[in-house]
Amino acid sequence: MARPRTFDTDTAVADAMDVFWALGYGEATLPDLLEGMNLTRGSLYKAFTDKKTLFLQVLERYDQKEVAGAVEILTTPGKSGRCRIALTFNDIVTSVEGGDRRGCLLCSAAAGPATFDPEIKTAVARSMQRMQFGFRTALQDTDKAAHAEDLSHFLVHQYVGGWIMARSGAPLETLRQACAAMERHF
Amino acid sequence: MARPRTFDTDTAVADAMDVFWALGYGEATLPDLLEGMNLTRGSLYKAFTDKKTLFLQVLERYDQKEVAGAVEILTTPGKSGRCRIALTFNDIVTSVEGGDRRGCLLCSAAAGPATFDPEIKTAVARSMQRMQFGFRTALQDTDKAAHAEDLSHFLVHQYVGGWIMARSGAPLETLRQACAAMERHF
DNA sequence: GGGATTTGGAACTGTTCGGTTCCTAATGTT
DNA sequence: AACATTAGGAACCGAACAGTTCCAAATCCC
Repeated sequence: MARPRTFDTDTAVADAMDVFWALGYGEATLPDLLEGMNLTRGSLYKAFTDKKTLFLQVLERYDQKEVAGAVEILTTPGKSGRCRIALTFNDIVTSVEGGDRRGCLLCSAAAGPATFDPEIKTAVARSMQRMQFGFRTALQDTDKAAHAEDLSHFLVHQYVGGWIMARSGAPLETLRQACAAMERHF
Repeated sequence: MARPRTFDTDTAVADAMDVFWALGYGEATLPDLLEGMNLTRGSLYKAFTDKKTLFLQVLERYDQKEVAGAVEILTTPGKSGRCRIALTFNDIVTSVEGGDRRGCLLCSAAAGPATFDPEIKTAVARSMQRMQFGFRTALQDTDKAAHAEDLSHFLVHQYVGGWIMARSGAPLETLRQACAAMERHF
């Protein structure tokens, strides 16, 4: 005995993810979100409480879609561990080649709102740990298996740095060289 | 025949650097800056035009002080190239050990305002190139001299990722492991 | 000492922000 | 048909924001 929602919550969160991904958390204003989500103020606040709660749901979705996809590639046997790691880093180069300079929402959140908001910090840390798990699993299928733990943290740093540099406008060629060095030395 | 300035411009820029370093560019408000610099609105705008111009001067100072210091360590012979590189990455660990979670102003600027402001992007790119030059010079004193160019870009990514993770609150132990892996494999 | 300029401070502008509160129309459920 | 709830707006609030202007007091240089 109640009127149901006319918009799909999942679609709305997906739209919000696009806005946050393109603009960043702090730079995305409420009008930006309302336009991107095709919602009115009242509907957004009724459904998502506030901007930060919405962003936490966006981070959750990013974890389920993008992070989970990367982790699956890293953890699925068949290809060598080295190959799976190389594929993951190639995502940086290929996205920039395709004109996409948005970078990685998770990495941008780590550099931005995670620095001053505890809840966002926790959510970011959780996804980062999943990335680290993926790298560690892949490393166990290499000749460096003995150092999988240390090296996985090292690769997380490399991953974050690569996406930040991609978003900051670094030349495609330097991104390529960084990833090439990665593949050559592992 | 004019009243001279009572504050030192260089000191004021140094104070502004502290504020931007702690809070980030977007999060630092004008009242934050006025308090940290011990200036009034009128004085700040007369001397520095606006917030962004002030930040560009801060980036210039950061380049002359912090970046130049890191580059000097990387380029000064005496120690091995590997040792100089390790020293540079150890700065991340030691600063966090000392309770400093501010990270690197340059890396935070790359992840933040450089993504939407062309002038800041240019300034950040310039300092990043100096870091890359430092890494390349150090690499020429190693057994990897043949790949110094590729590897220098790779090390810049590693450096940026490390500082971003440090600022985002990553556990000290994971930072240590990442740097240990760096030293072990180069 | 007199003219020029900076200082510290206050006041103000116009905008944007997050957030709230209405109201009416729409629409499923019982 | 009656009811409960949401949708879709609009209007509004208080706060903070960057930026500007004005002024009297202070102060240095000539």
